[in-house]
Amino acid sequence: MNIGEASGRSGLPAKTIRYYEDIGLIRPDRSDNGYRDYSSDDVHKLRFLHRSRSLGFSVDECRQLLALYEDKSRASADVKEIATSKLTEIDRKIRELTELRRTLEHLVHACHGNERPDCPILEELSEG
Amino acid sequence: MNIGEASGRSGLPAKTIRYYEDIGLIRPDRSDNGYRDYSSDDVHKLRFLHRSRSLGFSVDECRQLLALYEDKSRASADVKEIATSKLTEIDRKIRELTELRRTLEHLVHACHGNERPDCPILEELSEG
DNA sequence: CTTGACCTTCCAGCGACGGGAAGGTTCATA
DNA sequence: TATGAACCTTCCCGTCGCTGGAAGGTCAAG
Repeated sequence: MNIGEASGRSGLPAKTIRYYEDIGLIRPDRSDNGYRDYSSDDVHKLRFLHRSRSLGFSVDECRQLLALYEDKSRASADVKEIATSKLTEIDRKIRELTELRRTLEHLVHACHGNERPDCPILEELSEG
Repeated sequence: MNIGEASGRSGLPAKTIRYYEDIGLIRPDRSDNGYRDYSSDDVHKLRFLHRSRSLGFSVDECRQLLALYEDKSRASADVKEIATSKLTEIDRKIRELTELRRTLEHLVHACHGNERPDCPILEELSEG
């Protein structure tokens, strides 16, 4: 099938699919007219990539996951390790954002938000 | 003072300070030798930028905040609006990450993480 | 007089695409 | 059969917020 259909079936934009080919993630056949020709297995991998990306894995992590996926003799521990370290990373991000949120909410709360120029937010940014 | 000292006092790398000048955020004087020459007011603004950035504001939002900071007749409501919309955005990010975290944790929990090849994580990525 | 720590400009790259130009292919319709 | 739309191709540039490095100028100390 052409890239448009592969895009429709995988949920990935055609641009992204071409990009994934550029960086060596997936290599479809070519038809005689030069068009990319995707098999249903290719689409399967594209969906795998789509899902992995949306779960927060970097493209490089997706590359590892895909390699493990294709390696029928892999140990599940190898996959779990990647996922676990991703989980730790997500936890860290959530903590950082929560801390940031607290500070910002404190500032927003302190600011009158009226027509007068005095503003605790700017004061804090200026002095903090 | 030279850029090195401004860097030390503001906490921003010299590279970043030059970049901020490139994009028109802050324009220091120049000494006769062509070196940038920062006033203590400049350093104040650099610290303002540093703090705003670390609070999650984009460079463009920082530009707005800095303009408001320098406009002595601004209304605090204008600042509050920027901060509030940032807060909303942060909330959204936290929600997304939390959702993602839940899914990922579920997967990690389901995976044995042993030497055998069967792996619920890959299965889910493949089918989800 | 040299060394080393500064400073300058410019150019390139990161991640993960997206936009758009310029052109080839295919298919349906007038 | 012509033509126009809807595909497809490659290529290059732009995004955001820096960061690294090369090539070279300046300055203070020994």
